[in-house]
Amino acid sequence: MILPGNYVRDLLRSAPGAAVTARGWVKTRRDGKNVHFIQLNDGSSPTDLQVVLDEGLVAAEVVAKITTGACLSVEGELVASLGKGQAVELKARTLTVHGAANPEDYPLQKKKHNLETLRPLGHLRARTNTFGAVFRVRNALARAIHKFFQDRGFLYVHTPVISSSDAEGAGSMFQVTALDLDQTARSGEPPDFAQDFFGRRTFLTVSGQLEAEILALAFANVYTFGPTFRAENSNTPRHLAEFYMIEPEMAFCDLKDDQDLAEAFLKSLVEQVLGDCRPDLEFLSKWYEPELFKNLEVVLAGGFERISYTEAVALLQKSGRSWEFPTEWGCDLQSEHERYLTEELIKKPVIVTNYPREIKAFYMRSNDDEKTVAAMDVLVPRIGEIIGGSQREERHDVLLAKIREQAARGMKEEAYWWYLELRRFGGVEHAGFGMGFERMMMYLTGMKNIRDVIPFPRTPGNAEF
RNA sequence: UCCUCAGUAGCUCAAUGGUAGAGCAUUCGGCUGUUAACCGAAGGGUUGUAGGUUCGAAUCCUACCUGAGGAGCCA
Repeated sequence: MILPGNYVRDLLRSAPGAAVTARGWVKTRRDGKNVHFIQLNDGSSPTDLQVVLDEGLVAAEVVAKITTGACLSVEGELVASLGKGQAVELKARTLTVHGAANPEDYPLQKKKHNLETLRPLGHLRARTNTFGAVFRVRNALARAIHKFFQDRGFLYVHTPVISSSDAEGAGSMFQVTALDLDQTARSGEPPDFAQDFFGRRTFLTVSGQLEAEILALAFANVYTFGPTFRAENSNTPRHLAEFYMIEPEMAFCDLKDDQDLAEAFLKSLVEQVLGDCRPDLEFLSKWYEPELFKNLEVVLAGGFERISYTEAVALLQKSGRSWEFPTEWGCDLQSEHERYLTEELIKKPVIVTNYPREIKAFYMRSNDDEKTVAAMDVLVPRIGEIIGGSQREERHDVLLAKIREQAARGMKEEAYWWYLELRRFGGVEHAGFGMGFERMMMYLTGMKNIRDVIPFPRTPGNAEF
């Protein structure tokens, strides 16, 4: 294996004179009269290591196998480069081809491919410069998230992937079953979920929030960071059927604290990734989003704009624009509205709060006006909603009344017995939010399609890799 | 799921009813401490699939498949 200090990233920063072994995959080879140049990369760096191989050092049949995509080990000496473009290069002493990649068949060429062309090549696209940069940012973002919360004393908690709560209509769910569906179909009878593995109907989780509340009422500040599933037939550049979500949940926390945390969170993530991945971001900015750094600096620059839903609607009404969808108090904000607010009118992240209770989930805390709930959405340019959160209803009687209101829509009071009991035993005001990890990735990398910020995207009709 | 657009060589694209082409990639040859290397040549196609219109279809029509963008749902 490659040991610390021996990644291509490390070798590129090493002083000439060291005897080293580099391992990786060939980006391209150029031939001189007496010498071959090999661009080698192990995924650790946006810059390749240039390997210099003297003519005759290895047999011609071996040189012929050093083609784009081939896997090599090269042992030799780091030397100051004679050419431009790199400080050091590796002068090969021995070279081993582990796996050739027949250039007649290998689908990747050394020049630029479309992202759409690469999508069906899920097994190879990670070797490209673009996906190298994107997935290094992904790693740095995950680390930044943990660091932010760990530094604040939050407990990292794990909520179940298999869930029995058919959570408040947060989208269609994937059903999980161990029943023999062929047999069920043949029998002509409806499936008996009492006979299923868990003795009840179960689904893949659409949110760990309700369980996170349990843990927040024991550890005060907690966060989840795990996979989440939506079976919606969504075909957009912003939706996945399987994605990662971060859900902090805080006791002794109201909507104001919730907003403060969300803002500090986004700023910290941008700051950390800018610090950790600048060369990767420069690559992505150059090829995909010239405004990338400008967009990121807007997050750091000043406070986020904070407006109420009521103010937002008023702003939309006096914008002088004709909207495809109505902008009346009580209607949900549409994509076009959110985009106008954050991209055109305010031109920076916006937190919209206190939405009408009818358009928000049952667990959000009712405000004193009885018309709105203590909800917040954080909108950022280009992405739209990146965070959604709320202060939770901690008053047992109010929550129970809301659940009963929704009984007509199929909400079962019994299923929420434990959620209600949390309000009877040591309840306290608490709040939290959810951030889509891949949405944040899109913002940080400038990628326009969410399928290009996750190694193996799950979308309707796509689960190949 | 709805609306719009697209599908031609491995890749990026041209050809608008009349002989399917270019650049890159690939192969071969040449040149060169090269770095999106360069120069020359060659191979490479059932134009997404199935029908239809026409003397003749990549091109027009219908259905389907696949992809992209927009909408809804949301993170």
